[in-house]
Amino acid sequence: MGSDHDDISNTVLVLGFRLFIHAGRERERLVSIVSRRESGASSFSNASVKREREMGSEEVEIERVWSRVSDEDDDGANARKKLRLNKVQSALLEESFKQHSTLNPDKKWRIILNLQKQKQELARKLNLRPRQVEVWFQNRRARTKLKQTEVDCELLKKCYETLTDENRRLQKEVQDLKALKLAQPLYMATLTMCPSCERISGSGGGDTSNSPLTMAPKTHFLRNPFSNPSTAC
DNA sequence: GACAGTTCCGGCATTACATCA
DNA sequence: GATGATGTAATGCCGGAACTG
Repeated sequence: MGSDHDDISNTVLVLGFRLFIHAGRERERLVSIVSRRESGASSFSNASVKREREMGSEEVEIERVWSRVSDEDDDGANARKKLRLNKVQSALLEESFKQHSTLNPDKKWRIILNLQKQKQELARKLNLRPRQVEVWFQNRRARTKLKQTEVDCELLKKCYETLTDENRRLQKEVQDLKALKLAQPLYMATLTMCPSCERISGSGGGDTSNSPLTMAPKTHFLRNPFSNPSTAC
């Protein structure tokens, strides 16, 4: 009774309880640590313990988590206070985001350099908690993606309008053609159709001026698209 | 080498709060 | 001052990657 170990365990248990109420994600981590302490780490892999030691002691970790929780408790009740980043903080985060939209693009690099260095550094500069930096980056990526989606949407809309116009034009062309066919059945016999785009063109040789079937008013249909690269599809 | 367990992080949907018209 | 719209910080959950035994 009253040993250092017990005191620490009790403290950690209290922290664990508060965390259960407030700290969502961090809750899992602290509870894990508490469990580890209570079980003498026997239920955890040596690898985890080893990594923990490399990153820093459990006390340091708990201290870090606790600082977050206590920050959240500054105003007493369980209120979810929402801070507003000031201009300097936003600017620095934006600047950092421009360089890397993710805090640690390369996971191997991250592990080698002892985890979250970048995030910690930013947090320190901005006087924020690392978790806040992390959240800001997540939300920023979401905003970027949303904006890009809006741009893409606009693009598709314009594309749709263009295609609709083209479709309307082609429909009219077909109607004109049908009308022409009814008026001059023989004329159609000399028309050819592009196999890929199904546009109608004049008779094979390109020069239709000598053809007895040439119809001056409908020059659009008489032009042979296959002899003109700019109009061929 | 395959596999299970652990840890961490990013993506995403959602909530909650602050600000403004 | 009340209210709805908007912006965004924060939360919770899930899946994937990396690592270890």
